[in-house]
Amino acid sequence: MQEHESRFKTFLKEKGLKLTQSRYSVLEAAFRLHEHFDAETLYSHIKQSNVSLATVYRTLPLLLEAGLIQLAVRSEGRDRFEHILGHPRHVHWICEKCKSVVETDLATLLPALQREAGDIKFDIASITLNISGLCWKCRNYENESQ
Amino acid sequence: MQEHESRFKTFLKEKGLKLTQSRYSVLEAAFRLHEHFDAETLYSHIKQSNVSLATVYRTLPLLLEAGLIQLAVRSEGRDRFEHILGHPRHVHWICEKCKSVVETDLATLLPALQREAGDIKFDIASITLNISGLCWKCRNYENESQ
DNA sequence: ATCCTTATTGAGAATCATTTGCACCAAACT
DNA sequence: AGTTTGGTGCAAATGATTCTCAATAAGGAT
Repeated sequence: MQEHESRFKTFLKEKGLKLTQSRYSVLEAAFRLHEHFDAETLYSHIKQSNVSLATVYRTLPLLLEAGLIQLAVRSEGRDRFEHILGHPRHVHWICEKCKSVVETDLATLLPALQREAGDIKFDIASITLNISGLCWKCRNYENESQ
Repeated sequence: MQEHESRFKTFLKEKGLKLTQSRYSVLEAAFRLHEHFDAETLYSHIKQSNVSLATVYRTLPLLLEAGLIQLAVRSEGRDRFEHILGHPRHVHWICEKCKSVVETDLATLLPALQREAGDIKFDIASITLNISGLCWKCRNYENESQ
């Protein structure tokens, strides 16, 4: 059994919740997708197995609480998630113009954050470091067009 | 004239937009409030001056684009903003249990981020570093109750 | 294996933050 | 002052997310 599966199973048992087919489908899809996904996208990948969109919405918070996924960005009115097992945590560089998202590693910043977490006695579940601005393409384009 | 006012004025002129009374009210309220605010809250602070909620919603993206405010967190289905002039950028420590938000300084992390921005030629407009987890109170409470 | 209790589900309706259309104003430039 | 062009309020529309509820399926106990 893969790590995400056993983790989810344990998490559900601890909470007295059941591991249903639908929840399993959502979990698998979340880990099959290797880009950011929103509820609708995830749904489109599993609707052939009769999972309803409502259930997708109901399962996402569970995966979140289990520390299996995290909110990557919110854009165009939708929440976009990403799974976070085996993935080094990363920084999202979000271009305000073309909406592109580039990722870089967060590793170099982690020690400082963990030190700070210790100071204020905070238990870190997930880290979201999003930086908005202009990517190099859009930046060049802006200069040209003046 | 305060910096946020002159900045907004310049921004609008560059875009061929007008500085109206309504926009001015929204701007002022955003800088008068010293906690996170959502559209509705900001609106409640200026509705005596006949600004409509729709205009608040229309002005917020302008302030965002002008680099005067940034999205602080999204919680309970609403976007919450904060102004970012004269304010050192900061980290938000969001407790998943009690929803409290504690802020700490981002200064120590900035150099590393700016170096990285240079590498990928990214023009930083705003930085959002949100960390979810459990604050010390809720963490203690969880341990006790087991 | 079958029963039984309780959580879960699909479907569609309901919510509610945010956006939009439109007819009437008001900046800002001449 | 006049004109152009954007801006505004209001109300209706949109669309992501949540909820209701009757029907179903886990999973522990027998």
